[in-house]
Amino acid sequence: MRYWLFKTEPDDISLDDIRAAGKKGIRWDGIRNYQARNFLRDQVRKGDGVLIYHSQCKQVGIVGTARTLGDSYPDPAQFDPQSPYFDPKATPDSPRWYCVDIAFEQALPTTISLASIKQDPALSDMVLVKQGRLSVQPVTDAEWRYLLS
DNA sequence: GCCAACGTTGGC
DNA sequence: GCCAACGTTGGC
Repeated sequence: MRYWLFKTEPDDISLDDIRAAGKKGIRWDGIRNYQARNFLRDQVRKGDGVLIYHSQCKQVGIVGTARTLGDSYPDPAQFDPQSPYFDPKATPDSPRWYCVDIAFEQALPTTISLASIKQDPALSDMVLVKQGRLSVQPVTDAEWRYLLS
């Protein structure tokens, strides 16, 4: 059981969209960054906890949590020529990109802003603080508990 | 098997 | 919309 932080642009998929999908959840796909892919492919498994983070918007920060519904699996969009996520170099025998299904768990009463996370000494080791531009990243047990308390 | 070039990301 | 950081790619 691991914990993660997933970034999303709310104009694309927001926490409300995840909530609206209900128990069957939504497919978290379209990840086309290798570092994020590696975490997704190698370590994201059923039942992991996910912090949902809104990026590229007015209020950047953590807005809620979700839960993975299964292990990660090859992203079908990479094989679909009609999809914007199509990758001609990917084959079913040798998939390049991965995705996972997640379901809404809770909305936080207030957004935990990136600015406040950066200011908090207890969170100074978060990947979010130490490395930007990573849309799937690990969160420690301690960070998870601290952020949700 | 080195390493420059590339594509993606995301705060500002 | 700039541009810095990252992992991968591919020519040599």
